[in-house]
Amino acid sequence: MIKDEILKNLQTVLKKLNISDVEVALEKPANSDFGDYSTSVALKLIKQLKKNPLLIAEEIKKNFPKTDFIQKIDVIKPGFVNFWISNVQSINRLTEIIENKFIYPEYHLGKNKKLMVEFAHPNTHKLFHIGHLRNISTGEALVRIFEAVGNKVIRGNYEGDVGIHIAKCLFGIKDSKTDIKKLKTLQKKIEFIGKMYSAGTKAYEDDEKAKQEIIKINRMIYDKNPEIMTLWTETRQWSLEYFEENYKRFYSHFDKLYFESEMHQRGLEISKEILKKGILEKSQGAIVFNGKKYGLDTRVFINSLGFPTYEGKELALAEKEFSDFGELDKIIHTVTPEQTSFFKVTFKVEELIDEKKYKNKQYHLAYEWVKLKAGKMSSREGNIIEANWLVDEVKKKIIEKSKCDEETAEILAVASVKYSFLKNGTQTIIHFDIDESIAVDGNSAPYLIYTYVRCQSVLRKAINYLVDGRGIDNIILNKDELNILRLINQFPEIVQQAGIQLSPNLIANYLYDLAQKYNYFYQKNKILESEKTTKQFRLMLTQATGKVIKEGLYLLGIKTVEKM
RNA sequence: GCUUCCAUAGCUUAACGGAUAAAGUACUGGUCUUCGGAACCAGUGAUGGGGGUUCGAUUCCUCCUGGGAGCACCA
Repeated sequence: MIKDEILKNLQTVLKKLNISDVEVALEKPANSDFGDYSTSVALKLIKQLKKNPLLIAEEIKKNFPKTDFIQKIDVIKPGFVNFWISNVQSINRLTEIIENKFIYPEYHLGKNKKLMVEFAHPNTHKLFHIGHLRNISTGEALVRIFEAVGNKVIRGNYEGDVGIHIAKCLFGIKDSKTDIKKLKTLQKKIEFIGKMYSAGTKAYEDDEKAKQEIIKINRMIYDKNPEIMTLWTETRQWSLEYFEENYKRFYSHFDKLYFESEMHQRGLEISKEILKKGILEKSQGAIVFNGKKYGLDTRVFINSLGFPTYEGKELALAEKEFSDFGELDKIIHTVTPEQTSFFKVTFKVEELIDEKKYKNKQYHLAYEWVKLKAGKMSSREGNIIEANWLVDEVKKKIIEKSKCDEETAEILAVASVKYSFLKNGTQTIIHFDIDESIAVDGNSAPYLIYTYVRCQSVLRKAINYLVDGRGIDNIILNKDELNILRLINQFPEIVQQAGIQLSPNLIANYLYDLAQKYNYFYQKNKILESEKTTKQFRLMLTQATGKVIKEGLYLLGIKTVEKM
């Protein structure tokens, strides 16, 4: 990496000037007039050296070793030192990318180079809504990014298949006396359990007798009572098939599905074991973790009826996740922020159980909600936006707008929706409005894909033209070309940053920037009708832009099309 | 009450402590007899308030105001 080279040289220079104890960082200046990389180290040294920062910067410049990858070094205003990468170096990188060599700097979370991203976690008997879609988009992107920077990544998914919400649904079914054998298509089945869940929820609130019955059903599910198991197993299976369809539609899959129903027994055992060890304690008939001594909340692990809570079951889950795939560096839990307290507590308890095994090995990535502008999404009020429904709506919008074929529209629709989530930071609450939120103009997936398609179209017309970087080292680049070249060179570092910061949106923003710069360049400069060497170089830029867009979108879990 | 997250242009969002705070959208006006107009250009418009740290603060600390979320037997 060129960046590392510059840093290394900078350190050497500082050592030579007898300066230590200062943080050296390289930045990518937002304004391209300030070079490819920039350092403010001279400014940071003002106090230590009691000198004019411009003089310090000049010293650094003077002592910086002559290398072939630096074209020039500038010292600017308060005391920035700006580095300009040589064209030869940049064009080499361009050639690599054209040959499909994406070389990313490595980033690991531990010596095993192996981690699990746990995401999706829908609950059976419920709809897969746009919140799940944001989750799956984020999780899948993180998986691909971590793979790119040199990790083995396991996709984990913890699905809730027990609990009161399911009892409500099953009560609804029993109460409706529907013959479920008559439901033939998966679509019908899913719609049916959705309705039954609403009915059960309503009954739970309005009818005390129904409420007691639901509580009984809930217990029967935990006890694996055969009387309810047939219905539970059947309807659960519907949900699982429905989820699989969703995963497939959104280009994801899982190495391992964990189920809450499987964690019940072991969760109980572990909780009881650690009660003896004094990690948990009895309180008002329940078994709890007293978080006060650690500045955490107190939370229940076994309730007063003797059932493990979500917390209790989490202990069993952690045990399984950390043993199923050998030693992991980290498990990243992609879960909404309301669970922050829950994770702080369970992480602490796990650490107390086995410090070596669990301490600092888990991270709660608190990605935010998708909220409706009109109000909160809640199944009780029946204003849940189903992921499939939304994508279908966007698909219609796309077909109406462009008259493209079904297959293309599907890819563009999925791309639009996923991208509209991913371009935001994970911590941003998305205020969703069906008419405005899924953009197909501006900063949107179709814009990026359009740019990709445009690149491909130009390349198709450039027949009989070998794209090769050799022999054009001395070309003088205009500003438009330089902007693109520079961005393309930055791509691997951006991907690494996205991993370090757990922020797929860095890649999204980068791609948008690249597409904008390319379109601007395209508008102002002729490609196919320019002079030979220029033409060759511009075709290289075009090809590399296309490849980077495609690769970047791949890392975001988004497909491209060749024509649209 | 305690904990935690958030506050940037009319709206939706960007910005590793750095240089002129960046886009989309909306609005106004323009470009092209096209290598794909789902394009490009120009204009209008923003860091909630007060202190502090720093050569430098949207970013870090503190207080205030206003929102979201969590705080024992739900998941």
